[in-house]
Amino acid sequence: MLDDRTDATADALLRGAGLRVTATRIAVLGALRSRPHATADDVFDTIRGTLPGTSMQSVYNALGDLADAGLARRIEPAGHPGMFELRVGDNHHHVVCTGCGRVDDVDCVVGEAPCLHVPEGSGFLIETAEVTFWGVCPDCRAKSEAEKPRGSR
Amino acid sequence: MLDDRTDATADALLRGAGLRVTATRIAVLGALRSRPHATADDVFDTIRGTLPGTSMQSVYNALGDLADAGLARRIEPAGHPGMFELRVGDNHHHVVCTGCGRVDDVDCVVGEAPCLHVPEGSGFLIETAEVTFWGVCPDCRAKSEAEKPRGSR
DNA sequence: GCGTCATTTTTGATTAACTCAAAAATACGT
DNA sequence: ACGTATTTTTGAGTTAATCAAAAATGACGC
Repeated sequence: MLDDRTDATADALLRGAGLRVTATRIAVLGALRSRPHATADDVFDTIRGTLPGTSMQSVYNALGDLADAGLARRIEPAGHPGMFELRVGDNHHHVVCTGCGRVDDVDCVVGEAPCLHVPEGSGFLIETAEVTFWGVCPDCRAKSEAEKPRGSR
Repeated sequence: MLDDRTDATADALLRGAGLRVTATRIAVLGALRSRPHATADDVFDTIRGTLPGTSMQSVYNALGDLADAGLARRIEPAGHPGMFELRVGDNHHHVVCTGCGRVDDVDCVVGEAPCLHVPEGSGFLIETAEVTFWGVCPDCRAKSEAEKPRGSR
């Protein structure tokens, strides 16, 4: 309602991927646009305001369809529920905060993975390499400093 | 029973880590030794023969305790239940078969991660970097070739 | 615009992989 | 051998997700 253009874009995206254009899918795309690493729950919370009758199951369906169609990617950091992002097709990785679970993107040279020498001799036919960094985000660092400000000047 | 030495080793390991020596923990260590990437379920299946009265919960407890004590490490490839390994303290990574879920180790130079330039400017305080390769294991390659031997000469 | 039909959404049940909690059993220092 | 804290057992509860059938909806031809 803010803007027709976003819906128009979503429409074209879906059509282009051979998916039917439905209110749920447009809303889910919108939710992912506003929060680039969202769980199914996050998405549901975001869209239920504008789409009161929707269900968790529909969100799972839509997210699964988007992922299957290549419009979204599912990531699953250990110990966290799956998250979805719209940034696909480039070779990027993630940092996950061990405190709050926040996920940020980490850029990587597109089409190149200089760091990852594929293991040879294992007999595996390697398809992808996935890198996850684990650390503490700025907010959680600030919080932990505030809690125990001894030792740190 | 095959050998006292393994039990003796387990005993020393546990004691050294400040853990009490119990039948469950010794059995779980043994199971992990025989299958280097085992789920809680795998471990349970392995030890129930020698420890008939044991429970899934005990296995979870023992695995959690071992992991907390640094004797085991928990890994969790996306879409798979958690797995445990005894190889700890070195910087190694994993290949996961997209067909059967089999996990193999991928060596990495100890103490060095030449490939992983930690993202800077993000404000995250990076603690670890985790690399997961996804591919098809030799067995699954053979199987898929046998199933559709057209196109492949 | 209207009907048709496959696709999608809804509704509701079910599962896998854990986690939580209280009672019974066990390990270990003394 | 005893006492106590830890561990195991037993059993219930949770989370994140999947499965399935019925109702609703989108896209196409006319």
